Amino acid sequence: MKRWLFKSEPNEFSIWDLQKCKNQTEPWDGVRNYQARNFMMKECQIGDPIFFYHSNAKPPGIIGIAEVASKPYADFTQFDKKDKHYDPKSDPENPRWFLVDVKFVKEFKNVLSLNELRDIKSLEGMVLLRKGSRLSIQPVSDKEWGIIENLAVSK
DNA sequence: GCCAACGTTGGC
DNA sequence: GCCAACGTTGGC
Repeated sequence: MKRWLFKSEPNEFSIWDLQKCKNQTEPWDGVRNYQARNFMMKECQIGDPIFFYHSNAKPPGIIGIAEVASKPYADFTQFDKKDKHYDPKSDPENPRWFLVDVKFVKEFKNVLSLNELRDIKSLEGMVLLRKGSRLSIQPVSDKEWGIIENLAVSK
């Protein structure tokens, strides 16, 4: 089992939106970055825990927990001409973009802001906190997960 | 709204 | 295969 952090802009799709979805589950569509895609396509397993991160939020930070809820399958938005993630170069016989479904688990009482996370010495080196890091799907180590979860509980 | 950092595209 | 131009992400 691996652990993850998924980023989303709350004005696009927030953890509260996920909570309101049918079965509190929704496809994580729209990822158009190969590294992020590869994580979903090749490494995500059903049941893997996910930190739900709100980017472009006030403040940006980890807001709760979700989990991987499906095997990878082709992202349907790549074939939808009206979708803003439409990709004319993707061949339906050999789709370029994949996704997994994500299920709501819980919301933290308080968001753990990016600033707070940066202040924690033991989280140095976390992908999220690396300079220039903008990967929207990233692995989280067991150690990092533990530190952050404890923080969320104690806050 | 700005802009730094990064990713992608496409001409050569 | 290089790299300039362009597009995107995401904090501030």
